[in-house]
Formats: sequence, structure tokens, C-alpha cells
Amino acid sequence: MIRVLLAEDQAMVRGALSALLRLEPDMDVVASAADGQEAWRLIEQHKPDVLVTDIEMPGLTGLELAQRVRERGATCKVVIVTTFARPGYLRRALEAGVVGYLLKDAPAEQLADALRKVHRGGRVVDPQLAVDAWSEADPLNDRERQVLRLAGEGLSAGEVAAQLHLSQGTVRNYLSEAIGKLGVGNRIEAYRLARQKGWL
Amino acid sequence: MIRVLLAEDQAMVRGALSALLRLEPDMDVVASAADGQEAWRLIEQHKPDVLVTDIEMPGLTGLELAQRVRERGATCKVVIVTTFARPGYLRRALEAGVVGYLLKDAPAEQLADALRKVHRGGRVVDPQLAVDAWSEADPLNDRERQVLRLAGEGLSAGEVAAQLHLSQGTVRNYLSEAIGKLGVGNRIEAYRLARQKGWL
DNA sequence: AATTGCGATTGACATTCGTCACCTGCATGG
DNA sequence: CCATGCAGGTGACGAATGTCAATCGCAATT
Repeated sequence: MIRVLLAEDQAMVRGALSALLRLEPDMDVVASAADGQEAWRLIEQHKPDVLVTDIEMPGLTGLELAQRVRERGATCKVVIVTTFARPGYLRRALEAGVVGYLLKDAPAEQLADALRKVHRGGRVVDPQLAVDAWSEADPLNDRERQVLRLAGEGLSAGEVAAQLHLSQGTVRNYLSEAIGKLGVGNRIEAYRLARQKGWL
Repeated sequence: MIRVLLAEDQAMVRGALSALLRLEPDMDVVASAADGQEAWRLIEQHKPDVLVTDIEMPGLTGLELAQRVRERGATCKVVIVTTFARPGYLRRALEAGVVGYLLKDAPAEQLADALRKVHRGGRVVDPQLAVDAWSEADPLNDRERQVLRLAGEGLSAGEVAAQLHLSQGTVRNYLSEAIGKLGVGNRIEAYRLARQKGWL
């Protein structure tokens, strides 16, 4: 019997995934959580074999949750199930000791199989995504990332400068560098590209 | 026996929702589709009682699908299940004759109940959302919408003008109006706000 | 002590953006 | 017929943006 804990913020999807796993005779969904904080409490309480978690959740993200599981020495395997095929996410996930990374685009039958494989000590990662993850490194440094994030939300150079205690010119320089590194034409495209790659 | 057709682009979620509904003794998921086109074919083929559809799907969106169901006189009720609590979406959905609008944030148990209620001839709409939908009308006209969509993807005024066969100045005028109507400071914020409201 | 490297800054420049007032057709309806 | 809109365009102005080269301070080398 594989004891599973589910973390997913959208209640309807959470319930549906739970129903899906309950159909498997060798699976037991011991609990489910709507965010990372709650998931961590339930992990300590139930000691599940496998944690199945989304990435983008309020409070503690799935990636941060995976890190915590590793740091605090919890014994459970972590499998990420997410919408986002972002190389940066996968990379961070693997660095956090995650042993499975599935996309919500993948067929539903694949989930139970993946959990069994992981429970036996295997790894399951979308192969196409794995290639992208190691082929393209994040070219941005911390400052560029910060500046790009804020600029992408519509703040002007001056407003970004005020928030980060930098000068307006410096902000424009960082933005210019980020635009150059990403090979695009303006801050809007830079933000979109970085976001899509999971670098923001 | 309520005969249900499921349209949802994420395979894993589609499978999970299907499992969820199959648990109900009075529900029968007769087929499921990964996009709007496929869903329409399956509706003609299976004549389901209820169509449960997502909104954002490749090709034909859930809203367009609902419109088509109404226009072509298919008898099935339409229930939208989506991530997006956007007033504009709900408004368009209701105009298209949709009788149910649920959020993926809502508890999973609610889905089956909603389908039963709809099947009996009732309506199910998130009450909070219903208020927002009628309080705020979309202030943008078609041109402003088009221009804003393209500008939001990082195109410059000149590039947008080329695509729409307009002059550069006109494009900037439309953008300026959109920015004014939305009460924001630049095209980036305008795009984000319009998108969030479901107006894009 | 001199050198190298790096984060941050400055200033100058051309381009793009956001705003506004004002023009041009063109359909519509009194 | 005229006038009242309305979609689209023009031109001009100031502000914000994107690009570069040069500078400063400071820490880590050597």
C-alpha cells in the first residue's frame, strides 16, 4: 500500500486527483492540503510514502516545500505535478531532491504508474523537459531578476529604483543588460521570456 | 442517469475529473475532449445532457463552444469550470446561455451537485463572482482590445501598426485611450489589468 | 602597492511612448 | 442637404526607455 499525500491549491483539482488515486487498489490518499504550510504539517503528522505537489501555491510553493522535506530529513519521496513546463522550475526541483516531475498535460493514467515507480526507488521526469532544463542556463543575475520582475509589473524605471534603493540610471542599465542577454527588443518581451522559462 | 461530456485541455485534470464523476452512481461520462473542436464533434455524436468545459483551451475556447451550442440548437446544458474568476468571462458565458459557472477553487463535491441541479433545469453561479460581473463593464472597444493584446506581448507601436494595417500614430492613440480608460500609467499595467478582468 | 574585478553610478544620445489638439473621409439620419 | 458622429490619421511636445562609454569605490588578488 502506497501512502500518498496531496498538495494542490485548487480544491476541485485536488478532489479530482484524490478520486483518481483512490481508484487504484494499491494507493491510499492519507490526506490532502491546499497550500505548502498545511502540507508540511500533514507530512509530519502522517509520514506518507509519497508527496504529490503542485508548484504555484499560496504561501509555501511546491519547490520550497520539496526543499524543506529534504532539509528536515523527512523520508517521503516528492513528485511535482504542475502546469508549467519551465526548465528553471525542473532544474530547481531536481536540485531540491525531487524524484518525479510530471506535467498536467500528461495522461492521467501516468500518475499512478509514476508514483509506483518512484516508490520503488525510481525517477520519473518528462524527457523532453529534461533536455531543455540542462541545455539552457539562466543568464540573469540577481539584480537583473529583481529589476525585471518589477518592471514586468508595469513599474517605471524610477519606481523600480525607489523600491530597490538604486538610481534610475542603474535600473535602466540592468534592464538593458537583461534585454541584451535574452536577445529580445524591450522589457516586455524580456519579462515574458524570463517568466516562461521559469527564471523570474 | 446524467450523461456528461468533459472538455478540458490538461489531460491529467481531465482524467481526474472524469474519475471524480464516475464515482457518482447517477453520472455517466460518455466522452471527454482535449479542445473545443473535438468537444463539438463529440457533442453531435453523443448528445450528452450536460457539457462540462474549461475556458482556456487551444483552438476553440469554452466560451466560443458555449456560443456554438446555443446557436446550433444543441440540447445540452453548459457548465463552465475554470480557474479564472474574471467578471468578463462570466458575463460572456451568461450571454452565451451558460447555466453553470464554477471555479476550480470550489470544493470537488460541489461539481456533482451542480450538475444535478443544472440537469433539473436550475442555474449555478458563484455568487461573489456574479456581483462583480455586473458591476464592472468592459470599457474597451474592439480596436483598443486588439492593440492592447499585441502591445502586451512586447510589440512596439510600429509593429502593432504593421500587423493591423494602421498607422503608428493611431496605434499610440488607441493605447493612450486604453491606458486612460483603465486608469493606469502605461501599456504594461493596462495589459495586466485588462487581462485580469477577462477583457482581453 | 599595484592590479584586477565587480557592483553601482553618471551623463549623453537616439528612439520609443504617452498625450493632446486638430484634421479627413464617410456613413447616418434628421 | 447638412450636421452629427465616428474610425482613422497627422504633427508636435515632453517624458520614459534603451544603449554606451566612462567613472568611482571597494574587496580580493598578486
